[in-house]
Amino acid sequence: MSSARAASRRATILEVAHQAGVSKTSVSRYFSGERDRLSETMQTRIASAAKRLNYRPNQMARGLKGGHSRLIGMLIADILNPFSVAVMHGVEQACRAKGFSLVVCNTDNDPAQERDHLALLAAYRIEGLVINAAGQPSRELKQLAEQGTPLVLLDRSLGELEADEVGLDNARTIDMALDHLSSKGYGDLLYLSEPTSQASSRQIRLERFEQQRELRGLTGRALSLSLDKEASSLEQAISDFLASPSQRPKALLCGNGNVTLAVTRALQAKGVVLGAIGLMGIDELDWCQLVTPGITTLAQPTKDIGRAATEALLQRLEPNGKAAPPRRIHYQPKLLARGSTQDPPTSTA
Amino acid sequence: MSSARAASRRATILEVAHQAGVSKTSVSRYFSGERDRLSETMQTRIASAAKRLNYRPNQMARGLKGGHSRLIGMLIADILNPFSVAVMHGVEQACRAKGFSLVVCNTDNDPAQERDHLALLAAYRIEGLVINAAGQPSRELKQLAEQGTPLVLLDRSLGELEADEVGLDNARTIDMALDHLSSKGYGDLLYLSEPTSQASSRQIRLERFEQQRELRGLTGRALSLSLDKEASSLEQAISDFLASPSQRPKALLCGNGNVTLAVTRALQAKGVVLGAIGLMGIDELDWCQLVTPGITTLAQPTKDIGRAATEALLQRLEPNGKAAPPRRIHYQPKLLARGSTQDPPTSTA
DNA sequence: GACTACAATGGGAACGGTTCCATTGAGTAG
DNA sequence: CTACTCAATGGAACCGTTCCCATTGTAGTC
Repeated sequence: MSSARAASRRATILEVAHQAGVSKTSVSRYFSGERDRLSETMQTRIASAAKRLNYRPNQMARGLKGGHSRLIGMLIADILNPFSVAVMHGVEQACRAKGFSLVVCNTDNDPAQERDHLALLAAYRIEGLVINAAGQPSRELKQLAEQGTPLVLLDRSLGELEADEVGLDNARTIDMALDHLSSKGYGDLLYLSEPTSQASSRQIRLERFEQQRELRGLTGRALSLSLDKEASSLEQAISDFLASPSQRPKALLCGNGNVTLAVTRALQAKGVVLGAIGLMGIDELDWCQLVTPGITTLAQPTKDIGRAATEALLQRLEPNGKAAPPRRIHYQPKLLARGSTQDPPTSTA
Repeated sequence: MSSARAASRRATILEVAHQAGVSKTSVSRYFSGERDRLSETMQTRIASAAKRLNYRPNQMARGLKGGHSRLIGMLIADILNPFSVAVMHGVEQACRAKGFSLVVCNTDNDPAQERDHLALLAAYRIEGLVINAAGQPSRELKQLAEQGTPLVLLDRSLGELEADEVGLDNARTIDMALDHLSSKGYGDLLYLSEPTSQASSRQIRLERFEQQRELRGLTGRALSLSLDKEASSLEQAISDFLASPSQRPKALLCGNGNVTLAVTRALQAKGVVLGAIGLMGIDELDWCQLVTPGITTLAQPTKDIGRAATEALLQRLEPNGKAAPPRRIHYQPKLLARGSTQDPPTSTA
C-alpha cells in the first residue's frame, strides 16, 4: 500500500535524505551543482537513493526560495506567422542550452490577451521576457520592466521602455529591395504593409520606402492595411496600382510574409501572372521558390535573431548585467533573387 | 529609499495584508476565488491595498502548497511543421480559457531532447501533458504517467501507456485519398511517408495504403524515408516511379505536409509539371492553392484537434476524471480538390 | 600538544502562499 | 436569558526547497 502511494507522488528531498541516511542539506547540495563539496561516499549514497525514489527537485519550491524561476517568457503577436515560429525556435534552443525554459504566449495581436499573458508571466516570476508584440506598451509590461525584468524587443521599439532590441536593419532592408528592383528595371512601385501602428519596424520600413522612393525618382506609393478585414481593399489597391498610368515597369513590394501571401493570393485571384508584374517580399517562406517563376525575397536570419535575443537577455541576468546600456542589434537580410523580379515586360529594349 | 526598493520587487501577500490592516488569510481568500466569504469592507480594502502595491500572487508559492501548478505541458516533435503549430494554437487557447498555461517543448524529433524536456516538465509539476512526439515512450514519460499525470496523444498511440488519443481517422483518410484519386482516373500510385517508426499514425496510413491499393487493384507502392538526410533518395524514388512502366495515370500521395513540400520541390527540380503527374497531400498548407495548378489536399481540422485534446486532458483533472476509460477521438479530414489531381494525361479517351 | 584552518556535514529559519482550526460576535430559537 | 448556529476573520502549520550558521573532525603550524 505504502509503495503504491509512493509511486503516485513525486518523492521529496526529505525522503531522499532519509533513504540515504544524510541530511536534506546534503541532498540539496548534490542537486544544486555543489557536488564537489560532498565526499565520494555521500555522493554515491545520494545518487542511489535518488534513483531508487525517482527523485526530481521541485522547481516550484526552488523558485520560491531562491527567487529565480529559471523561466523565460516570450510574447508572440501571431504564432501562425512562420517567421515568428522560426525566431521562437531559435530562442527556445538558446534558452535550453543555458538551462532556462521558455514559456510561449501567443497574443493573436490582441492587447487584451497580451495583458492577460503578461499578468500570468509575472505570476510565474519569469526572469526575462522576449517580446514580439505590443504596439503600445501596456501597464503590465511597464510594471514588469520597473520590477527589473529584462526585456528584449524583437523588431520593435517601445520608446519609453528601456530594453534591448534585436531585429532587422529595416532601413537597409528597404534600400536593398529598392536597389534590386531598380537594377532590374522596375520604376513604378507599390509597397504594401500590415498596419504600422502595431509594430515600429513596419513604420520604419514604410517611411524609408517613401523617402527612398522619392529620392530615387521612382513613382508609386506605400500603403498600410489590415489583411484580415480588408482582403477586398487589398485587391482594390492592387487593381488601382495596375491600372494607374506609368511608362515604367511595375512591381509590388510586400512588407512581410503575411503580405506576400495575401498579395500572391490576390494576384492569382485576379489572374495576373507573376512576371507581368514584379513581386518581391520581405521574409522568406517555404513556398516562395515553388510559386512559378519563384518569388524574390529578402530572408531574415531567424535563427541568429533568436539566439541574439536570448543572449542579450541572459547577459542581463548575470551579476553586473543590468547596468549595461541598451543594446541594438540589427541584422542584414539576405537577398534571394528569383523569377518574380526577373523580366519586367518593357525592359528588353 | 524604501519606496525605490519596493518598486523593484513584487509585493508579498503579507505586505498587502499589512497595508490593508487585515490578515494574510483574508488576502489569500480574496485572490483564491473565495471573495464571497469576505465582507464588503474587507473586499474593498484588500482591493485597494493590492492595487496600490501592484500585487500578484506568486504562482510558484501557490503551486507549492496546493500541489497544482496550473501548468500544462506540450511536447512537439517539430515546431517548424505548420500543422503542429496550428494544433498548438488550439491547445493554447483552450488551456487559457480554462485558466491553465501552456509550456511548449520542441524536441526536433530528438529522443534526447525529448527526455530533457520531460524531466523539466516534471520538475515544474505540470498537471497534464499533450504529446505530439515520442516514437517509443521514454522512461521519463512512463514515470510521468505512473505518477498520475494525464496524457493526451496527438496522432500517435503508445501501446502500453494509458492515455487519451486525439487525431485523424487515418484509415478513412487514406480511403478518401484513394477514392479521390481513383475517381479522377489515377491507377498507379506512389505513397511517400516520413519514417514510420516515429509515429504510429504514419504506420497506420502506410499500411492502410498498401492494403487498400491492393484491394482496389491499383498498382504502385508505398515508401517511407527521412526527408532531412535522404533528399536525394526522395528524388530517386520519384524518378524510379516515373520511369516504371504502367498504362495507367500516375499520382503521388504525400503522407504529410513535410512530404508534400519536399515532393513539390523535387518535382520542380526535375522539371516535372504538376498535372503531368497527379499530386495529392495530407495536411493543408498556405501555399497549396498557390502552386499552379493548385495541390489537392486533405485538410486536418487542426483547431478541433487542439481543443479536443485539451478538453480530454482537463476532464481528467476533474475530481472523478482519472477513472474514465481512455478516449479515442478521430476526426475526418476535409478534401480540398485542386488542379493537381484534375486531368490525368491519358484519361481524356 | 594546543591552536588554527578548513573541509564535510547537519539544523533550522526563511520563501510566499493555502488551509485547517480556533475565535469572535451577532442573530435566532427555545 | 441562555444556548446554538453561522458568518467573518485570524493564527499557525505546512508545502519542498535553499542557505546561513553551527558543529565536528582532521591536518597543519609553531
